[in-house]
Formats: sequence, C-alpha cells, structure tokens
Amino acid sequence: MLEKTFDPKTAEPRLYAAWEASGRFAPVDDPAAEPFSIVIPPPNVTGSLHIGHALNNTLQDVLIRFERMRGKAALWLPGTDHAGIATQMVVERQLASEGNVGRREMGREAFVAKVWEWKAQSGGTIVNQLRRLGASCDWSRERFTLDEGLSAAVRKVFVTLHREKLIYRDKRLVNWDPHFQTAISDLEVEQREVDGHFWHFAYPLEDGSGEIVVATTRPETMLGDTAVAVHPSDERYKHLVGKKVRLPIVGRLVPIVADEYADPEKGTGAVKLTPAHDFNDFTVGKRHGLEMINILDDFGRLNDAVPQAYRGLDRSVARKRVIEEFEALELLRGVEKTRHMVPHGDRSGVVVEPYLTDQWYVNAEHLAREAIAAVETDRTVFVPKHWEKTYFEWMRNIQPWCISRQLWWGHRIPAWFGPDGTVFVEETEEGAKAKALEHYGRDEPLTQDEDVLDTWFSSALWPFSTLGWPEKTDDLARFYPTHTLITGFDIIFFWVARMMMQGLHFMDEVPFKRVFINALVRDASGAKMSKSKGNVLDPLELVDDFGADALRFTLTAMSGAARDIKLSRPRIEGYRNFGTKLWNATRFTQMNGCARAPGFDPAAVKAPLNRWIVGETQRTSAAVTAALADCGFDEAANTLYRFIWNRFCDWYVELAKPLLTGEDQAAKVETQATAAWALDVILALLHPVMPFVTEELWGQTAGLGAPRAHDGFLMTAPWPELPASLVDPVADAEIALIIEAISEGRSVRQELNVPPQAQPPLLVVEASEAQRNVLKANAPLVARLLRVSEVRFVDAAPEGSIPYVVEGATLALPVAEFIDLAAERARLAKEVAALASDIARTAGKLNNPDFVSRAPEEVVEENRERLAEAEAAKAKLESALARLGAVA
RNA sequence: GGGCGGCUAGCUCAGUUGGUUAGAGCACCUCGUUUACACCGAGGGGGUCGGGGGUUCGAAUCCCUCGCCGCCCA
Repeated sequence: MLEKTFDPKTAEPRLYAAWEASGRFAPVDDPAAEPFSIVIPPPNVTGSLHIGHALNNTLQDVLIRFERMRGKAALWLPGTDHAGIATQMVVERQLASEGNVGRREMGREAFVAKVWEWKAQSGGTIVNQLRRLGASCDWSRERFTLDEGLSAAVRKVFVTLHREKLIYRDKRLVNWDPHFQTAISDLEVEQREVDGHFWHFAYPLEDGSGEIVVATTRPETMLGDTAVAVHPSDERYKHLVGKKVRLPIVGRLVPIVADEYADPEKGTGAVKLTPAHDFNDFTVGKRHGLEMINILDDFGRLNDAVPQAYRGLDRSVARKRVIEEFEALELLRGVEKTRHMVPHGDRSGVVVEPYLTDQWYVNAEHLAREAIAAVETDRTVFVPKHWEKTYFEWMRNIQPWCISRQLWWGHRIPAWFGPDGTVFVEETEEGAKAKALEHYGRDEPLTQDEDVLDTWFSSALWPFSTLGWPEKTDDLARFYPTHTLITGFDIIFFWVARMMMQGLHFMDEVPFKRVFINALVRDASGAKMSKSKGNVLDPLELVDDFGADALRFTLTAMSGAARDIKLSRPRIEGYRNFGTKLWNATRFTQMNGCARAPGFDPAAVKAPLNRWIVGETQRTSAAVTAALADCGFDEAANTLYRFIWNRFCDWYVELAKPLLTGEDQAAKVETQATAAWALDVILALLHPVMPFVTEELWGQTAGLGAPRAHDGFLMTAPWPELPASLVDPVADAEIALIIEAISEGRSVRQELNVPPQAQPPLLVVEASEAQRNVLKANAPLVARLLRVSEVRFVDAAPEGSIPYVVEGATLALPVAEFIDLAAERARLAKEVAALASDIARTAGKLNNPDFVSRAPEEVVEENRERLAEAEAAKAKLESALARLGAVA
C-alpha cells in the first residue's frame, strides 16, 4: 500500500541514481531509431543554478523525455562553458579576499593553474544541481569548452577563417574595459542613462580674433582633441572653417573643420573632436585625416601624451581638474545638466572607454549572409516566430566582431609573431615554426599572441564541436544538425546568431532546425530577480520545499512564451498538491484491486463509464502529444492538469466507486482493468513534466496484474499512441447527462440550503427514452453522489418540488420541507432572467436576415437549437415559479 | 528616435483560423470530515476583455488610433 503522500526528498535522489545507472540517458543504439538531439546552453562552469536555468533545463528535459519515449534516439548533450571574464573575475576576487598576490604578480601560468584548481573544486556544482532537477542529460558525453577536443575545434576554426580572410587583425577603436583591462565586444557593452553635464568650453582662436565654444560631457578628453568641427552650412561658423584654435591647457594648435557630423541644433553647434576616444570622432577623424592621440593607459589613467600635471591621473580625477583649470582660465562658458547614455562593461560595471588598439576581428557581415538566408527560408525556425525579427534586425546591421580579449582564462589565440611582427596563424606552434622557417629562411624566435578568444567564439561551435568535430565521428554524422535549441532571448545575438554563422560555414548545415525562446522568470510582482533586490527564488530551495516535480510543473505550465513568468511559492505549492492528488488516485485504485488485465483492449470495454474514460484518455493523449511536438509546453501541462484532476479524479474515480464495490462482477473487473489502463497512460503522459512521482508510481504499480509490455523504467516506456476511434459519442452523452444531473442537483441543494443529511428522491419528470434508460441504469450512482434516496420516474413534478433542467431533461428534487421559499423563488427568477437574456441575444441574431443568410449554416443551426432549448427550459422554470407563487 | 511584448475576475494567467452564457488556479464567502486525498470535497460571488474609432450578420480575437507598463536596439 502506498504511503499517504509522495516523499520527494527520499524518492528523487533514489530514482535519479537508478536512471543514471541504467545508462538510458544515452540515446538508444538502434540505427533505425530517428535521431533527436539538443545541446544544452552551457552554463558557466563555476556558476550555480538559478531559476532561469531551472526553467530552461526543465523545458529541455520535458522535450527530451517526450522524444525518448516516442522511440527516438534522443540525445541531450550537456556541458559547461569556461566563461572567460566571469570566471577570471571570480578567481581574482577570491585571490584578493584570501590576501594573495594579484594575477599580474603571480604570472600567467600560475594564475591559470589557480583557475583550473577553482574549476576542479566548484565545477561540478551546477551539473549536480541539474541532476536534482531531474535533467536526463547524457552525462557520458558531457563536454567543457576548454576540453582538448573543443580547443582543437577552436584552433581549426580560427586558422580556417584566417586563411579565408574572414578573421583579420585591425587597429581601430574598441570598447575597452579599464577594470579588466581588456577589449570587449559591442554586445558586452550596456548603455546606461546617467545624470551628467554639458560643459561649455571656449577655445581661443589662434589669430586672437575670438573664440569658439564647444560643449562636451567628457571634459578630460579635450586633452586628446585634434580638431573642432562645425556644420558646413552653419552660417555662424562658416568664416572660421580652416582657422585654428589653440587648445587651452595643452597648447596644441588644432584645425576647425567643416563636417556634417556637427549638429547645429545641439549644444553650441561646434563639437570638439577626440578621434582616439570617441566612435563618432574616429569616423570624422578618418575623413579629415586628423591626428589620433591616445591619452589613456590600460587602466583608464592618463598617459604621457598629456601635460605633466595630468599624467597618471585617473580619468575621473582628470575631469575635475580640467574643469577647474578652465574655470581658472575664465574659459568655462557654462554648465548645463543633462541625462545621457554612457557605455558600461556588462561584467565590470565600469565606464567603458573607446580605445585605439590592435585586435582580432571576425568579418561577421560575410558569415551573417547565409545565417540570415537560413532563417528566411525556414531551414531554422524560431518559436515564437516573432523572435526572427529580432534576429534579422541585428544580423542585417552586424558589425565586425572583436574576438580578442586581454585575459588569461580562455583559448589562447593560435597566432605567433616573428621578430619583425610578421604573424603566423597555425593550429600548432610547430606549424607556425615551420611557416616561419619558410618565411625567414632560418629559425627565428616566435612569440605567441598573449590574448585569448572571446568566450562566445567557442560557444558558437558548440553544436558541432561537442559532437567531435573536426573529427568525423559517428555522433557528428548522426546528431548534427541538432533538432531544437531551447534558450533565452537574451543570448539570441551572443550565441544563437553566432552558432548559425559558424554552423553554416563549417558544417554547411544549420546547427538546429528549431529555436524555442523561453520566457524570462521574474518575481511575483514582475521584477527581474536579482541578488541585490533580495527577491531571488532559489530553485534548489524550492526543490527542497516542494519537490522537483512541483517546480518543473509550475515552470512548464507557466512557460507560455509570449510573456514573463511571475513565479510565486503558492503557485508551486498548488502543483505540488496536484502531484499528491495523482498519488492518492493511484492509491485508491490500488486499494480497489485495479490491476492490468492480460490482453486488455480499451476498445472492447462495455460499461459507458469505462468507454467514456477511455475516450477522454485518448483525447488527452492526442492533445498532449500535439502540444509537446510543437513546443506547446504550457498547453501540454494544463491539458494534463485538467484531465487528471477534473475528469479522472473528480468524475471517473467517483463514478467508478459503485462499480468497484458493487455486485456486478463483470462490471467490477472491467472497471478495475480500465482504471489500471488509464492510469498507466496518465503516468506516461505526465512523465516528461513530472518524472519523479510518475516513475515512482509506475514502479509501485508494476506488480499489479499482468506485466506491462515494457517492464523497465517509465522513462523508457513507449509513449501512448491511441486511435481516435476510442472515442464513443454515445458514452460521452450518457456520462455527460449523469455528470450534469449530479452537478446541477448539487447546485440546487446547496443554493437552497438543503441539509446535507436530507435524502429526498430525485424525480425524473421529463426525459427522452434514452435519457430515462441512462438514469435508470445509473440510479445507484446518481443516488450516491447527489445524496438522494432513489431515482424515481414521475409524470409531473409534485407541488413544492424544485425542478431543474439538464440536457433538455427536467429533473426535480422534492425538498419543499427543507427550504426557504423566498430563496427558491430568487433562485428560479435568477435562472429565468439568465435564460431570458440568452434568448433575447440568440433571437436577435436569428431575426437578423443578414445573420441567417451570411453566417455558415451550422452556426445558424446551432443558434436555432440553442434558442429552442433555452425557451423550453425557461418555460419549465417559469411554470415552477408560478406554482411556487401560488403556494406562497 | 526605431522595434518587440503586454494590458482579460482582487492576484497570476488560458482563450486555435472572428461564431454557445469569456475560462482556470490562487484568494474570498458558505457548506462538508460519504471507506484515495484537508496537500481534500461540494457550492457560490466576482470581469462593459486598457480607452476611442473602424471592418463584419457577428470582435477579447482583425484594422486604425491613443494611453499606460516592460524589454531590446540606437
């Protein structure tokens, strides 16, 4: 006998261990099985599971379990990402907190060794947390972006793209993060609106004929100014173009140039140009051949290109000093407050500097062409579709991708420099040496590029590098392209787009046929969860409190992708209760001898109740299958919830009780077998969403009756495929009548405050022949659930009985002695009013010639029937009301 | 400034291609411990579907417009 509730705390670890030990997380070996693969969005190796991971991985697990049960060779390939900046940051912080020397003092080799140590120590955290969630990843194929195999893939891709001139070295402005002292890509820059000022600075004209006033939000950059620009058609300044100004403080003479970049409407209409520290100024500077003076060092301090007094100052200190000096020189012409966008590093949070350096770039524009075309032609589809727009928007305006990072943790760039700066890009040092020998005619010392690659460079290869590429492995042949990618919209650019580019370029095939973009999890009030706000729900804590199934079901049921998920504990609690409900329904069947019958054929059951539940089960299985096949995770979950709770438990189990305890042995046996059959189907359908409780129940019921065709784990049991012919409309109608008779009768009783103990008969006043037969055959059932003494057939409702109409039949409860006549009149009047308004609406439609002539025939017919039914019901209730009036 | 998403019951959300009386869960009120389940059962109240306009026989659903909220890009 089952316990009263499921105990996730003990059962989940036990079940997971058993699954994992079975080796069945790996795809089946059967070459006939259709491959179905997904690759995990690799979490940061040193990270820990947050609620977003929980959602994303739950959906992946739902999908992979579904396809595995459908008999596919289902592979969910897991792994982790080395997460360059993030990990290096964590380790540096840890070193500092332990009072160690910094990484620079420590040296590259020692530092990287430290990071590996940290990875060894904390790298297992997140994958173990995924296990707690129930993720059925094939751990035997687990990969890490810095694995030797993946590193080989990275080198091969780099070298190939370099040969194709799609990777090149260039000196241009990059986004420089002074905190980490590295370049970052455009995507890693966050524009934040901040309060600032416009300072108006006067630059004296060289010839002493006056001054020109420029406005700037960044005073310190004036130390690197090399021109002033005005709009060519700006009458105020036309006469100054070609003249020079002498930069205060610096003393440098710089030209006034005419350029359309200067906006006459903005500020003073004249703009200072610092080509080495502003993206716009850089472009203008190129146009006019201006000098580019870099005034900063890697740390964001002023360098030796500025006057002595400023050297070594932090940029923020320098800003204050410049302003003070302008004031002292009486050249400050004004200050206005402004709000403006300032670029910040997304990891460091510090203000990013445009900085002139040599970096490696990918010609993303070239690679994007095919990636755009593939989505345009639906070789890869986004679900929901509208995310394609976001993808296209970015892809069509893509900029060169800066891929070098001045970090130590990552894939070191496979480029070696000779003494004269000649670069040799090869997969190995030996290869580079050979090329150098060829080039120089003798051995020359080579030094490898110090930089590493952007983490996303290796992530972009994930769908094929994890399958063994560049080796021609069986896995690669079998599982590439992958089927579905499930990820968040926040990394469409970072990751999805780049996988599309690299996959198409190197595999000539899209990396995945479908991309499902999952929602963002927020707190109950809709705010983004963050540690600083303290509104974070820790998925592991939720698993502890409610079990993994409850959390999974909640996330799945709320995953309607159009909107954010507002997660709250009461919601999870409710779905925990759902698991308990199923548990107890199983417990009930167990107590009542429900067991699988050998050779049970659901199409052959006789009792209408059993025929009905068989049909309902079929409908549910078809709906759930269609939903899951289409990434309709929420729909699948909600369909199951309604079926299991509101149909199976609320009605089937209740209606089956008399059969299970009754005298009719044949009906009893059939019901036991049907219940066992339906429950097996339910467990299978629910398994992808709630794997633990279903697996446990599957195991607990394994010994009841005939053995299952599949006697292993539910996880690998076949998915229910039931023919639509199992639906029996006659049985449906019969059960509908019974359910309605009971429901409506209960409603009458409660509304009129008939005492629960009272057991009047149920009177059947008017009903069709078929309906009479159904009510007669099921009299004990109705009597029990409606708490009436019997079902009695009468010719007319006696005085003081309370009639109600269901499915066109008139039933009545003789409960006059118990009730308040005024309450009953009110009830009837309310019903009559509701019917009257319905009649008015329907009649209005039918009296409209346009409706009758233009609406489809079946819609018109439906309305005619509806009107007739409502009118009949209204007449019955009105006569009852009249009788009551007479009594009073 | 451009784009996307949202606005439906007190709260969180469903509502296929326009077509019964717009649904569910939670919360709330009433009743109930009938041999699966109080992590339960029965019943009930509660919405002019953000505003306005339009198309249509018919609009929560399609179109236009305005408002508010959130996000992305510049």
